[in-house]
Amino acid sequence: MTHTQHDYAAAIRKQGFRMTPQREMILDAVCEAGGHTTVDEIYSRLHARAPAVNRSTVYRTLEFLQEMHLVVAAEIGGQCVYEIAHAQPHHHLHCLVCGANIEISQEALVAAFAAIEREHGFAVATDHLVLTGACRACRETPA
Amino acid sequence: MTHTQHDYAAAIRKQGFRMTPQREMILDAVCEAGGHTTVDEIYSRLHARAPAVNRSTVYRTLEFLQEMHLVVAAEIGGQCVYEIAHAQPHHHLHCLVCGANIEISQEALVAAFAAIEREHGFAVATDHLVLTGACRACRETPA
DNA sequence: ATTACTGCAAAGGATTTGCATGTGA
DNA sequence: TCACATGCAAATCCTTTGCAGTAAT
Repeated sequence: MTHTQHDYAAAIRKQGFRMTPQREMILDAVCEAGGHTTVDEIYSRLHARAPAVNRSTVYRTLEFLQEMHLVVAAEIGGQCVYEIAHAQPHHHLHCLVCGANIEISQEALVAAFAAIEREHGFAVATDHLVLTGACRACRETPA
Repeated sequence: MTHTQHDYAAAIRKQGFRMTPQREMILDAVCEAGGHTTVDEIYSRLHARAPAVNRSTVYRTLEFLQEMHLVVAAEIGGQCVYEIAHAQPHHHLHCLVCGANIEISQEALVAAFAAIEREHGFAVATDHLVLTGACRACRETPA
């Protein structure tokens, strides 16, 4: 199954560029990963399916897909991670114990951002934050 | 003037390691920078004062100082930045327009973190967050 | 028929490592 | 003294780039 509901091909063509098998496979790979993926993970998936595809194509395509606003990037612990762009801004909770990745809505943080704006006059524009810590399961199961 | 109030030398020796001129100069360089510094900035400062010091020493020392809990690292826009470890956790507001770096206390975010814990059972342990956006000055002075 | 896109290989930059020498305790 | 640290140079890793060939529209 592919990502056809969103018709990424149309979105790309509308902006005057081309849909290619490589771009499709890379979009698939990012979709399949569910949450955050790294360049290496994407490349591995891709390479299993189409060994000829080059690493530089992965880099170039990820950059391209970001410009198309189909993919967004973030940083977790010095690592660059990618995911399919959502309509709404959202954030992530990353469990340091088990590695789980929980997605949360912007709402949990709007109040905090509003407080910062009130106190410091600073308009927070972060729309893809990663908070680290310990998830429920890991807290209830002490090592 | 150096950073003697904190007596970093003692802290290092207490853990069974040695204070050296290089480590002292690197600590000084991080102190002088005020807030966040990069490897390059540190190296430049250092090189001006002691041209013989090697880049790899800077890398090794920064890693060492992190293990000693004298320095902490964070990521801003893909760049690794360092600063002197504070007693209390705190966060930063990084202006994308002018590059200003505003330090804020943990308090502004504790409510948000508590809400996340309530809703998701997730204990946020992030103690050095960087929020990007636009600072007061830049918002009041439209380009 | 165009011209965007890809693969390849090489370049580039940042960081790490091995080893001999130097130095703090 | 002697293990810890440093300098140096080479190795390594990740990412980018130039170019010629390929393929999407």
